[in-house]
Amino acid sequence: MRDDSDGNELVWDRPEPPTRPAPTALSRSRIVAAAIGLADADGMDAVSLRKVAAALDAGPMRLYGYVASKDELLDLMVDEVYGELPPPSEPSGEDWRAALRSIAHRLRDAAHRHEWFIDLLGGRPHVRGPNALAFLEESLAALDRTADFTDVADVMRAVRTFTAYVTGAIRAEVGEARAERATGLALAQWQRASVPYLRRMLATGRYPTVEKVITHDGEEPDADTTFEAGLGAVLDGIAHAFAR
Amino acid sequence: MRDDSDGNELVWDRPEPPTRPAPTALSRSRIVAAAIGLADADGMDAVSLRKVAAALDAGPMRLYGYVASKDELLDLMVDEVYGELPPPSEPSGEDWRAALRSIAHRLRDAAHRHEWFIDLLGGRPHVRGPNALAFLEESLAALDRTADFTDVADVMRAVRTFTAYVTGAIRAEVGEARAERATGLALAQWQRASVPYLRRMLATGRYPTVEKVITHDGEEPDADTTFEAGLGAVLDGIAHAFAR
DNA sequence: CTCGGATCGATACACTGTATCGGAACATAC
DNA sequence: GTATGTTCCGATACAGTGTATCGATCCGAG
Repeated sequence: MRDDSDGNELVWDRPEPPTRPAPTALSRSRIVAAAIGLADADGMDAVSLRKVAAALDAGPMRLYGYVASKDELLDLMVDEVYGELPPPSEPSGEDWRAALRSIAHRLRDAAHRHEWFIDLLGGRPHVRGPNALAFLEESLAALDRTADFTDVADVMRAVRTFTAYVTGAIRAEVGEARAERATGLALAQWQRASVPYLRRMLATGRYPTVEKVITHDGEEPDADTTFEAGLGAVLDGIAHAFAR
Repeated sequence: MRDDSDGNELVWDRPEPPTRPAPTALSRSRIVAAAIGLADADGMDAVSLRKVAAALDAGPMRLYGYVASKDELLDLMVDEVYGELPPPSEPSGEDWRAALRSIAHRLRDAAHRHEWFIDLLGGRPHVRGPNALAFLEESLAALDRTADFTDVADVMRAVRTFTAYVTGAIRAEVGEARAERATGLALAQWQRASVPYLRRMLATGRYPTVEKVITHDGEEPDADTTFEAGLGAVLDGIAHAFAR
């Protein structure tokens, strides 16, 4: 038995096996890339060890040489997406709001490119890979380097609040996008109360405010501006509550 | 073929089958209750149609008379939790912050009682059952009835922002709780950088701010006050951005 | 009492993640 | 070059999943 006395060993603790002259050269990153490809194309349900292996012309068990379990593969996928995020465009110095805005948008863009990403984020015990750590570092540093934030505890609180909003909002967006795609009905159509179930519910009179909001006219703001509006509000709140 | 021309039929569209003199009387709510019991006790992985059925002394296929698919069962579980939420303690009138705070805490309490709840929230196409609708109604009404909010579009924006934060924060909390339970390490121990993986990462020097935050001393605020602090900030932001 | 139609649930199927372990492929020793 | 020791690959197997199918069964109508 190998020394696995550290019960909390992480993926990133183990080296890849040496690239021996295998049938076809495999690697952790090729496996992760294949898995991401499948997830992007056909959703998370399409990511099974068998399918990932098949995409690499390998038997299912081949993968266990590089990855200890499916959960570990999922962790690696998440960290890979963090790694894809473009670096901050320019050191934004004292303007922490601009920095956080940039961070939020880069994460959101990635989450839209990989819709499964947001599902995996909070679900598993959430171990922080190197790229996720780098992402956290960027968020923390954006505040810590400014004169507005002098207490590290406040920096932490601010980043937690920020992250909670961003992930929550992205999740809601992605959920709505999926619902639209699944039902074929844009939210606008729900709004006109054309869905029989919803109409019947509203007819009970138990949801007057929902009805009012849903049937009010005025063009729907798109997802971008909705996200932006909420983000602005949250940054305002953070400024008031935690800064200076 | 029955009339299912409405391709978007929901669970709540179909009546329960009449309670015929079956071996043991089954019902949608008994099934949902059993599923929730399993999920609470042993996590979401323990919720399989076979196990739920077994808990009710029935064969797996019995359930399909009451529920069209497992996904539908999950939808019903979610709505059931919404239904468990205690009603607002008192009509809080003009004080929308108090109302939203109350809503947030009731949801958070429920999510802690049923840790699986938050996982299911954003995942599926997220169809709104009667109880979820009632919850949405309460949130919207809390703002709409005040003088601070005159534009329904602002009410909508405010509620979306609020919900995004609350769900995101709960998800983060639950994820941390799970991680603690899985690794046996409280966050405090991570903070002392006692985990070898983390220590090695920090030793690279690439995460100076993370290191600073993690190793600073000062007692950890508990989850309650962290949630509350973030919530306060977000409500502040909402007041500034969308109210009056 | 007989028959027709509805309904229930045992069986079956395709698929999942992963433990096991026979055998092949490699490195070493002579 | 051969024999031996060792490692590691991956085919097979297993227990579990969600659900389609359809024969057996039971109920009510005539």
